[in-house]
Amino acid sequence: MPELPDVEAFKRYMDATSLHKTIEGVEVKSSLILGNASARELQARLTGHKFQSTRRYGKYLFVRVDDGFWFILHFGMSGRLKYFKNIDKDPPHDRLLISFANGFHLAYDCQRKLGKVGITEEVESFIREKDLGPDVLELDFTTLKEILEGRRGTVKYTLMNQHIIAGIGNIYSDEILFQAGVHPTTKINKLKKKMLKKLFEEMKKVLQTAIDCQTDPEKLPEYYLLQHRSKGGRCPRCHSDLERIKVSGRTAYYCPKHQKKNC
DNA sequence: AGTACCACCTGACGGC
DNA sequence: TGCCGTCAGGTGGTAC
Repeated sequence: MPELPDVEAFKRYMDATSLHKTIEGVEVKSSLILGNASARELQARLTGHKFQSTRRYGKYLFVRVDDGFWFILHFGMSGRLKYFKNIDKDPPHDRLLISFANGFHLAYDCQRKLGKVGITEEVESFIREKDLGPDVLELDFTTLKEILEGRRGTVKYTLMNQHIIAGIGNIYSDEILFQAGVHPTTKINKLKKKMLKKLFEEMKKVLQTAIDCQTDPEKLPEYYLLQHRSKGGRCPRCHSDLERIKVSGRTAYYCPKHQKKNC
């Protein structure tokens, strides 16, 4: 599930549950989710310390540890967090279990094990190493035009490429393109200036709306594509059958009536 | 340099 | 019921 709005929700969840509590135990249940730190290293550096604050950048969540470094969480396709007391409530795909001195636990649950946890001394250096583009919510239009200079891939590929812009994935790229009225395979360098501006505005608007709705599809506006984004789905505006195609290896849904190539 | 494709994992679902 | 292919909200490596 995790794209920017989901990770933002995880950030708020951590803020509300897991800060300022002494970490008593760290149990790595699957080594596949280890990024740049070993299980031993995570245990050694976290145990006895407290989480202080959090920061989100793109789809990454950084948690400040009182010892002066950052614990990194990335959620892959299926990652999520759960804070609970009774160990019987441990979620089914718990891959990393952090236990606090207050008797509560925080589980990093990741069914497909495509997510990664790690450590970094500085958030900025991690972002540089990963070569992440600017976070969508911090992006301004001038910068967007600069970073798109020389690009000629499809607009959907461009939105989803974390090296270009950080935070947008498959689902929200479809939503942004639907709201902007752009066909997913439109080449980014063929977009008219006015439409690029519209696309820029929708990036922010769609993600902010999803954050405000706590990513609950039920709470999203009724004219959003997201709730209809499945086989047999219809356009929420004109009830046309949605089209389903592959764009750079991912499934794209769009309304053939509202989303045109030459705009 | 920029883009496309496959592999990495697990589990759910539909068809035979 | 069992088996098989397909698909899933991500990313890294590699091939063009």
